[in-house]
Amino acid sequence: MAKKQSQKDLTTEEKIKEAASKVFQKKGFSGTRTRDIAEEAGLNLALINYYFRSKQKLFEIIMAEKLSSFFMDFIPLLLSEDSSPEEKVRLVSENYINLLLENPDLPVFVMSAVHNNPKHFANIVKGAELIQDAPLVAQLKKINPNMKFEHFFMNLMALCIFPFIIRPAISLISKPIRKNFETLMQERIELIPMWMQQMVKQK
Amino acid sequence: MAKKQSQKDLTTEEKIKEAASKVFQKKGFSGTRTRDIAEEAGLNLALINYYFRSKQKLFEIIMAEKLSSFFMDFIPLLLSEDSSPEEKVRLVSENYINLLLENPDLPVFVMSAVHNNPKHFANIVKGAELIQDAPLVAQLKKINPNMKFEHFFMNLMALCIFPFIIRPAISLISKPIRKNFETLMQERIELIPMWMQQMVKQK
DNA sequence: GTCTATACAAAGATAGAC
DNA sequence: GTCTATCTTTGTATAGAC
Repeated sequence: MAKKQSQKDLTTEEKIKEAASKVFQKKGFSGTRTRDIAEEAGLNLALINYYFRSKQKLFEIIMAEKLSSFFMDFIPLLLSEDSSPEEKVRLVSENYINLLLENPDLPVFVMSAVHNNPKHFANIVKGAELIQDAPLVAQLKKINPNMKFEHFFMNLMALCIFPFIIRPAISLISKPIRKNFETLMQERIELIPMWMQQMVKQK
Repeated sequence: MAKKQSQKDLTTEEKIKEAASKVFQKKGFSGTRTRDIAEEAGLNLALINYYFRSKQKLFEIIMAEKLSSFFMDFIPLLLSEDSSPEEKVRLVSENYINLLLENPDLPVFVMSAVHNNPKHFANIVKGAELIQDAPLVAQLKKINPNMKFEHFFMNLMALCIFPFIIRPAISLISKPIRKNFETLMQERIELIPMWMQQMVKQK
């Protein structure tokens, strides 16, 4: 009944996805050979084509899953009734930045995949519609009736995620600024809620 | 003497770069076949290999150029002595957003290229070092001695660029929010300077 | 020095045996 | 469901015409 199985006792299909996810994230789409995935999974090359129609399809399936959890995870946080806007923003920043610190390549990986195939965003639209009626929107409107919540959400995401996208640059520059990337992001966990609060109050 | 030539009177090398830039932006690196580029340029396939060593090299050269102008263009704006921080931020937002509205795929294109090959950022480091000593930093410190300028620059970039990265999602969602992407970005040209000003004042 | 035609090799996809 | 052998596409290299 349970699809979850212990370590080595995975379906062939799951083994492929596991291996593919690993190799894709390390080498990108074009850098990955289906032969690499087969080897990583300890399986025959042809099985990849048997279970998934093509390298592209396999990639898209993995993307859709990653993307889904990537955006969906924070929707419950925003939907909560009994926390203040400040608390919600703080929760989102903290959870996201910590999640991304553990998977720093995820944003670029996901974003470029989506760019090549926007339909991956299909699931996300539902999430966006949920947010429209979230208590948070009402709470924000109460603080500032002019608040434009589409900018609010976009800015919150931007401030959390964008640094990971330009991380290669930050690492290069981090010598002059004498701070490593992780430290910078830890600071932002504290700073983002404050910035967001200012934004809401304004105008 | 002038390397710039009119329309159809381009060097073979320039024709290839022109065509490649177009096709790469449309189809991404792996989606582009060297044969597509040759066809787009109206040239023989082998010329790509003759002028540039490989598809990869050609891609990197185009990337380096795009990236360079992408980040370098706004450094002079920040270096100016005789404008206020507010004016500088306003100029950067306006110029960038308008530039990107004309090349909306550029950010994802550049970002994923850089992600695959961080050395493309080499030129940018120089720019970052220039910024360290920019009058703007002094101006900001005067307003708020605690201002962390690395966050300031990162936030300014994030607020301008990030929306373009998630543009496919915004387009899907734009039905519920009844605004198209361009309108949203025009609003941001006005809003970003205000948000940034709040950030500087705070703490 | 430029360009055309063609050959070659790597890698994704598939047919068919088991 | 899995594997072997094969086909096809595509990046790369070369030989030779102009």
